[in-house]
Amino acid sequence: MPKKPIRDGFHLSNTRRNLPMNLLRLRERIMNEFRPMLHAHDVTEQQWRVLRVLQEAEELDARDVAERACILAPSLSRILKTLTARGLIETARDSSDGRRTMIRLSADGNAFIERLTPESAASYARIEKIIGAGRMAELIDALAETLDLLDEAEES
Amino acid sequence: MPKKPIRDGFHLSNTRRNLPMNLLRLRERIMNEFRPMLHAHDVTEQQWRVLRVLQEAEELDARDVAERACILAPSLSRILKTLTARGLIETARDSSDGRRTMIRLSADGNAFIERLTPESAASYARIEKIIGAGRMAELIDALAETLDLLDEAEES
DNA sequence: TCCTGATAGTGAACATGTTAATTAAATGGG
DNA sequence: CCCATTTAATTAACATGTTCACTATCAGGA
Repeated sequence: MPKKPIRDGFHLSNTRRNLPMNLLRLRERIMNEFRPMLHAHDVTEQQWRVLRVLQEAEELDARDVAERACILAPSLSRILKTLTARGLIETARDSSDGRRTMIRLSADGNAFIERLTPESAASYARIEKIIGAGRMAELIDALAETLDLLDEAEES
Repeated sequence: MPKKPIRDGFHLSNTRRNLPMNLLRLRERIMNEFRPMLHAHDVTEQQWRVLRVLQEAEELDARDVAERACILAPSLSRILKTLTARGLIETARDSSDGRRTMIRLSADGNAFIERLTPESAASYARIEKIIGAGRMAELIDALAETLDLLDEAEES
């Protein structure tokens, strides 16, 4: 019999078997591999995510950048200010919709990314070697599929 | 032929197929389910993690709390101050090691957790229903195993 | 015992996370 | 055309993340 019955049948899962907690723990372990490199080049995780998302898309409005880089609007406002001051991105008002801000990498921004790419890719490869390329791909797929399920559920 | 050859064979994975990014995205989606509840009871995610970790362990030193709740020492210092002021936890110096701070839930802290448990468990159940219990368990296992791999690699 | 080095915790400084409030611009009726 | 509603973005306020610096305490060896 259970040593300590829980009322109503409700209980909290052990933090070792908790999905958000494990997502956080794994992410922290992995980012520990990248952080020294980013810090050495004086960019934060979030700034790096913004730059990478922009590299993949030529030009995006702030809303899309926030969505893709997983950054909330207020944070993004500050980050864009920093990156603009640093000359890594350029912003302009959308001519057809005065509310939107269009954002793109500057030449310096592109050069910056290219300069960091080898180091970043090497870190990623190091992790992939530890985890195993197959397992890593499976994990990414599982995460993406789960994300899709949650997105679908949200729409209904 | 590739439209834009990458020097040295190094390249960055697309952010849609990037492990840290997907870990972050999924975690955000899931936490969106919990945040309103936590906010309604005036606790942050991190404070809630600290409380839950303490509930599982009777008493812990600050270092263990930080480790288990995935919170850095400086952040934990501030959080412990807040939770103490709120009367949810109690701290004391370790008699055998003057450097350590021992931490435990207060009676109010225990009551607080029990009050939130049904809501938290219900949110978790809602997510589990969307994802599927089986898939969710697999995902948790995959994350835990990957974490173990990284921990082993770090020791060597 | 003294000294060196390692650990636990805190304070500082700046960047970001989070919610609420605000401004500006666009949209959809009536 | 006007107004109430939405939407995009920013600002504010407070909590946390992150690195560095610093203090206090402990552990081990000369």
